[in-house]
Amino acid sequence: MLNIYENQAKVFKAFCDENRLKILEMLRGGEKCACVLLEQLELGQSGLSYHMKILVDSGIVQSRQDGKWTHYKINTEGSLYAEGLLKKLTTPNFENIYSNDNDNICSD
Amino acid sequence: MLNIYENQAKVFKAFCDENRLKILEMLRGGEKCACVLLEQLELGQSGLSYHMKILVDSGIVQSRQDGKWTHYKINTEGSLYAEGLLKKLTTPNFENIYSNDNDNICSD
DNA sequence: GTGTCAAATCAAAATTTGTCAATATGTTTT
DNA sequence: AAAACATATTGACAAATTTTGATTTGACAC
Repeated sequence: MLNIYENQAKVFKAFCDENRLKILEMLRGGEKCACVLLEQLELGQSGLSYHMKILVDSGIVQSRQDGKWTHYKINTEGSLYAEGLLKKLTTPNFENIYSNDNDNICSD
Repeated sequence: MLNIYENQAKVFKAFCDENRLKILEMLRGGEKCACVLLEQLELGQSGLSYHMKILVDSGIVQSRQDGKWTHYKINTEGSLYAEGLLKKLTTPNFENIYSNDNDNICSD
């Protein structure tokens, strides 16, 4: 069980690694099977599997099993969630406990 | 000089660490000086400085020097840029070189 | 069943990131 | 100029992440 900050961080981990950004770029062109991703990246099979797990766990990517192949695509729902979360995390909230409207102004 | 993927990753690093998420949460309540952030976090002075540098470099936070104090606040422009970038990175683009409309379908 | 192939898991090594203590820099005060 | 204070930088270490190779699991074909 992860705390709230760890759960939020997990979403953005998808975008914090060069290989994962390359994978997302490829998936923007449509669903791809692991074999196709593998041949475009300078990564071994287990390395790709490692990154795909992080992408799926972040909610940004969705996987579909088809016999012995796994196909991946961008998860629209998860992406919208990430977008909303990013907006929330950067939007002023003068109701929160750290609001300057309460009494947290640096006294100097 | 960073490549395009490293530059994109840099933006989202702001959201990938528990302490940085806590700092952003505090800054949502308005501009804070480092001394105020420091007393709320379980971090030493140099640790806070380390994270503030990452936040500023990501474009999500803006700093303002006032004598010997440094004040930090959320950078609206940088936040909107991050939001747009996230949207771009997760939006289908059938014009790109990996588009299935060209010829990258897994042949199996 | 056995053999083959795709992908996941595991364990070890390599790399990166985060923390801490000490020191340096820059500003204000005296 | 010297002292005091806030923050930045540095280097050493610890912890987390990423890479790699070997092994395992699961699906299909024979």
